[in-house]
Amino acid sequence: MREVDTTEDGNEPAWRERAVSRSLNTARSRAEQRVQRFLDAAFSLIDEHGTTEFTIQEVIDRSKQSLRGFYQYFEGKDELLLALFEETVREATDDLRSVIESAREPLEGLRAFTIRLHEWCDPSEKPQKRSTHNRRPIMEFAVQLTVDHSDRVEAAMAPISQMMVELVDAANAAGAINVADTHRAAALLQQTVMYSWFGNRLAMSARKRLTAEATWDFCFRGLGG
Amino acid sequence: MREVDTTEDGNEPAWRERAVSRSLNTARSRAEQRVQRFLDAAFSLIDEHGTTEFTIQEVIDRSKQSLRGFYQYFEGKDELLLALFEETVREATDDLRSVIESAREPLEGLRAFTIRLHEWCDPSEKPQKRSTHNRRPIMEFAVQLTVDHSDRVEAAMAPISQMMVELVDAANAAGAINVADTHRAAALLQQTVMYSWFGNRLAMSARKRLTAEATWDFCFRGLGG
DNA sequence: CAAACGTTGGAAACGCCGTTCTCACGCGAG
DNA sequence: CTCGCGTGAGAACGGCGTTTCCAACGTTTG
Repeated sequence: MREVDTTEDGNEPAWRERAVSRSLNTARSRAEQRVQRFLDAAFSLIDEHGTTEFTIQEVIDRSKQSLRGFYQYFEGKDELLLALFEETVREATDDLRSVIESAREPLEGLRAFTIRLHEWCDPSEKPQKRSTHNRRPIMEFAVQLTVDHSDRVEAAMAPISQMMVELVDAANAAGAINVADTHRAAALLQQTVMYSWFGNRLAMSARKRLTAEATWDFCFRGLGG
Repeated sequence: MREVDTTEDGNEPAWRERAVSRSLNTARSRAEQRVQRFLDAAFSLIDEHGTTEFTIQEVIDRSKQSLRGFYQYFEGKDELLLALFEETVREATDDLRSVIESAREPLEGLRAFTIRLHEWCDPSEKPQKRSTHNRRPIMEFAVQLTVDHSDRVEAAMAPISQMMVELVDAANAAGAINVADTHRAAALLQQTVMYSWFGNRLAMSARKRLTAEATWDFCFRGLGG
C-alpha cells in the first residue's frame, strides 16, 4: 500500500479519486445504516420502557448487531445518548421552523414559537402526532447531559437558540416588545420556557402547574411587551 | 421478654416509660452522631473532588465506619444523596430567611430573596463565606434527584416555596406587583430564578450569561411590576 | 488454487461499584 | 458460663459498561 499512497502528490487521476470516493460513499452509507439501526433500537427501547435506562446489551440484541460493532461506531454509551438527543432536537427544529413560517407578524411568531417549544419539552400536555418518539425520557436525560457535556448540548441546541434570537430581534424591531440586549433576552426566554416543564415535575398540586400560555404571558410582560 | 411486654396494658409505671425513652434517647443521639459522620465524610469528599461521584467505599473509609453500618442507616446511596441535598437546602433556608427579615418593604424583600436564591444556586458567581460547603455538585445532582424522586425534592424545597409565596402575596397586596394567582406566580418566579444558573451552563459566551439582577428585572416586569 | 489480510460476529473476561451475606468478636443479661 | 444481639471487617454477588480474544468469512494477491 505504501507505493500507492506515495505517488506524486497533486495529480491524482480523476477516476481514482472518483473510485475512492465511491468506495467511501458505499462504506459511509453502510455505516450510516448500521448507526441508524442502533438509534432505532434505542428509541424503541426508550418508548417501551419510558426511560433511558436501557443497557447496551438490549440495544445490541434488538438491533441484531454485535457489541463489537457498537463500539466501532460509538465511543461509549454517552455518545449514543448524545446522538439520540441530537436526533430529537433535529426533529424539534424542523417542527419549530414550520411553526414560525406560518406566522404573519413578528410577535405572533415569537408567541407561537415559545408555546410550541414548551409543548415540545413536555409532550404529556398535548397528545402529539404518533410519528415521533416519546421525548419525555430523552428530555429528562438531557439535563444530565447538560451537566456532563454542556458544550455538546449547546451545539445541538444552537439552531433553536438561533431562531429564538431572530424572533426576539424581529419582535423588538417591530416594537412589539422592548428589550435592550436581544441575545440576553432570547436566552432568558428560552430558559424560562424550557425549564418550565421541568419545574412542573415538582408541582404535585395541579394549581401550581404551569401551562404554556401562562408561561408565555409571564415572559411577554417580562420582555416589556 | 414476653412477660414484660404483656403486662396489663395502659398502666405502665411512669418510671418505665421514662427509662425506655431515656434509652431511646441515647440510642437516638448515638444514631444521629453516626449518621452525621457519614454526612460529613460525604460532604468533604464532594468538596475535594468537586463532584457527587464518590463511592460508598470512600465514605465508609473516611467516616471510619463499616459498610454494614451504612446500610443500617441508609436504604441506599440515593438516600444519602437526598440527605445531603436536604441538609444543603436547610442551610439555604436559614440564609434566605435572614435575608427577608432585614427587608423593609415587601418588594425589597422579594427582590433580595430572588437575587440571593440565584446566587445560592450558583456559588461561583460570588465568593461565599467558607463555612458552608461547595454547593455546586449537589445542585447539579439535584436535577437528577428531581427526575427520580420529585416528591422528596418538592418536600425538601417546601420551606423555600412557602417563603416565596408569602413574599409574592405581600408584594401583590402592597401593589408593588400585579398578579392574578400568587401561587402560580411564585412557582414561575422560583423556576425562572433557580434554573437560570443551570441554563448558564449552556452559555459559553459570556454575553449570554444571566446575572441575578438581569433575571430579577425580567421577572419583575413579568409579574406586572 | 492457495495464502494472507481486513472485517465482522460471538462471547468470554475485566473492572467498577452498589448491595447483600457470612462470620467472628465483644458485651451485657440470665 | 453461655446465650443472644449488635457491630465491624470483608468476602461474595450481580449488573453493566467496556475491552479483548478468537473463529468465520469474504476479498485481494501471488
